[in-house]
Amino acid sequence: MPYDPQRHGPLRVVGPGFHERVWQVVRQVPAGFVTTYGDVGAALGLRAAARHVGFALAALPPRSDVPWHRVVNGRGELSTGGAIQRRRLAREGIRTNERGRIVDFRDIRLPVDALRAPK
DNA sequence: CGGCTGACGACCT
DNA sequence: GAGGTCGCCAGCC
Repeated sequence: MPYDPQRHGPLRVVGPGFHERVWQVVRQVPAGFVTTYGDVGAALGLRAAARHVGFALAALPPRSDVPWHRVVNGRGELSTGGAIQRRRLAREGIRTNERGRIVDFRDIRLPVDALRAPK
């Protein structure tokens, strides 16, 4: 199906291969830990493009092996992922409170140094 | 060209 | 900690 902004929303790309590089970084996040859009962007040398990281994950095909649910915003809150993201995190022992905030976020946040840019 | 938008973030009250 | 503001950047109209 051809790209249709009406159905798929605006297309977000920060250079060729941006989506793939984002996915490659997110694949490095182990179960039981979470990272942030900003940290993923930083790992790619694009700290100012944190928002685009979100769009790259939104563009993931269904049933991909990329653990997109382990990416949250800098305050430890789930975004649009909602119920699905919450369930997948719970399956890994990560709890969220009634306001969509990850419990003990500071403790399970993966150090940004642990993420390396894909070659 | 100009305004608007957004799976974000740094600051300031 | 909870809001509000502003900066960010590419894509769309």
